[in-house]
Amino acid sequence: MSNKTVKTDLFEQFARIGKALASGKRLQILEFLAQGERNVETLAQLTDQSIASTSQHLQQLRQAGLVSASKEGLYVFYRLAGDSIVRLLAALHAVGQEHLAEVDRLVRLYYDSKDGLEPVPAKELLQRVKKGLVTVLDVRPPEEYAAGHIPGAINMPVSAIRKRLNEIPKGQEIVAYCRGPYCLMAFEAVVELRKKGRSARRLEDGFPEWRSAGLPVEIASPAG
Amino acid sequence: MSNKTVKTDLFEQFARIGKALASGKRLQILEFLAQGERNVETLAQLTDQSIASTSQHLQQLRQAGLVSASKEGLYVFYRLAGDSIVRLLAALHAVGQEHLAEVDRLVRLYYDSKDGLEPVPAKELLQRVKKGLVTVLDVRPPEEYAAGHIPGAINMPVSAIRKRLNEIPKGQEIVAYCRGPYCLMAFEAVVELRKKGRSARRLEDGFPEWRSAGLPVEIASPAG
DNA sequence: GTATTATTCAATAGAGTTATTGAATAGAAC
DNA sequence: GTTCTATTCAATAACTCTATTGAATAATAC
Repeated sequence: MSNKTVKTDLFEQFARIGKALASGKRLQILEFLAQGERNVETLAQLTDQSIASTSQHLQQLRQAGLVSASKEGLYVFYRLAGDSIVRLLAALHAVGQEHLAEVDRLVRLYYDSKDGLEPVPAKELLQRVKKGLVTVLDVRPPEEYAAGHIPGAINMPVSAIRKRLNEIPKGQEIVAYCRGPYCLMAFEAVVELRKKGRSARRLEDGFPEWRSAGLPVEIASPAG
Repeated sequence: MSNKTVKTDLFEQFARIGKALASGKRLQILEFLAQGERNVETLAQLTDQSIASTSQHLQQLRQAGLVSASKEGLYVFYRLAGDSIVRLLAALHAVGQEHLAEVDRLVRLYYDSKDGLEPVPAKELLQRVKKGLVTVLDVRPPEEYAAGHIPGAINMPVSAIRKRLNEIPKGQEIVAYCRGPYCLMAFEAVVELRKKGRSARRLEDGFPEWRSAGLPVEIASPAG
């Protein structure tokens, strides 16, 4: 094998990873796996496609080395193959935000108050949580919350905010977060809370980035 | 447009970037552009493909927001559209190294002395350069060296090492670098220098990562 | 103006990717 | 052992991507 062939092969190997990232459905799968492990059927529901298609996408992700799988009982659970993959997704997000005008347009499509939705950086939130100055709201589904969340966060999916508003202390700012900077649930929560007259912003990133940055994580639910 | 559609569209936008990364040729182009701007013909030669193919790949990269172009005189020069793209490529490299066993195999295929080729981290090199303890060798082509290099580095492509060995001080360790962690020229330089009895290692990353990290860069050639 | 040059466009054939369908597999439950 | 279930495999048709060729464009040089 010549040196030129080695080089070509090397870039083809990296292109395998690029190919794995070249489908919206697969990126959705990766985003969900960044929360924790999932089986095929759950992923199929979450990404709104057939089980067979989901399985094939997962095979591709596995061949590219992005996810790993293990069978536990009746289910095959998939998870991200390492922390470097969270960083790759974050880099992809960063490039998208910076260079695809379309991305910004879509994010803001239904959330028009541009300056009013300025996100809170993770470090700022951490300081204010320590001082008890802020109520943190985790708007992900309960099972994702149970698998790990920001310490002291209250778990309340967007659909429950209307009924359970009284559980959120008044007079303090609320910071909502979900799965990542492009998970739309935190946007919705902020809009909903503002309708109710509360002061709310969203966390700049989501839980996977928080955990990946080595910030503190709580596993058991204290105020469930 | 429903909320679900917004989400799907959003991930499709990110997938556009993934698609741009899904070809070995395009990754090679990006790697060369990380050195500095290039015209179409040069890139075609460097990546060993026709000009028309190169042009089409560049159009795709441009649509994905990864490269920008401007016409200067008779030539159209392409360049990376921002620093976030260098970071994306670095994240891709990191994932590849961690999870694609094939990548490691290829990198080591012709450079077998595994432990002997431990790379030097950028920070360590910077400290030792300041103290004058090390000779830095830039093995890229002269035009890339001219566009910017590590301060004090001697420019010497691999093919020239044999003839110009006397320009390299004896008794000091040599650290070679080129275009990035997967640019093979630095590996070759180390092998060549060791054959000649010199103590040589390669820089962990390459010049684009060095510049991207905000480390000092020299533009004019002092010891050319 | 005409020739030259760098780049892009257009058309095409071949290769690869996607979603869908239904069958196959491999464990677990009984 | 038989049934059940989650997942994977296989075959297909629609679609997209790639490399190639040669023509079109647009700016420069003369």
